[in-house]
Amino acid sequence: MTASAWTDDRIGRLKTLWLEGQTAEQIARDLANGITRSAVLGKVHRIGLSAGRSGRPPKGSDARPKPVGLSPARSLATRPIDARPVVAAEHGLATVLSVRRCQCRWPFGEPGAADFSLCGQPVTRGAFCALHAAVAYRPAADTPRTLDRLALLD
DNA sequence: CCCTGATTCGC
DNA sequence: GCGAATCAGG
Repeated sequence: MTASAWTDDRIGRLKTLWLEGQTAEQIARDLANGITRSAVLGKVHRIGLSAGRSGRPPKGSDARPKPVGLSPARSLATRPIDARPVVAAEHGLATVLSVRRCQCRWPFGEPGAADFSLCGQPVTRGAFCALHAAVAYRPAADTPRTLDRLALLD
C-alpha cells in the first residue's frame, strides 16, 4: 500500500493523539510506517493544529519589537472585563488545567476555544473513559457499532 | 546537556 | 502536499 498517505483515518488518530497531549515522537510511533516526528509535526501544522504548545513564538524574519506608536495616555482604568465564559463546561466536566490523571481527557470542541473542555469521566483505559477508550484505542477492526455509539455521544 | 514543538526550506 | 532540516524554548 502507499506507505505515506495521510488518510482520514490516520489524520483522525493524529488529531486525537495530539490533543491527548502525546508528543510528536509518540504519535509518530503510534502511526508507524516511516513516519518520523518531523513528518507528524509537518502534517499537524498543515492540518491546522499546532500552536499552543512549547517551541517557538510566531516569528520568521522580523522580530517586530514594537518600534513606535505606543499610546502615551491610555485610560489606566481599563476594566479587564471578560466575556464571562461561564458556559464553559457544557460538554465536558473538566478543563485542560483541572483534569486529573484519573479523568477522561477526551476533547470537546476546538482546543483554544472558550468552550473547549474535556470529558472528565473516570478513566478506564489510558487517558479515556470506557466509552471514549473504545474509540481512541480501537482494537484493530472498527465495527460499525462503535462508530454508531459515537454518534450517540452528542 | 537533554527534551520538546514550531517554523522554514527543499523535494 | 510531503518530509526533513533547522531554530528556539523549557
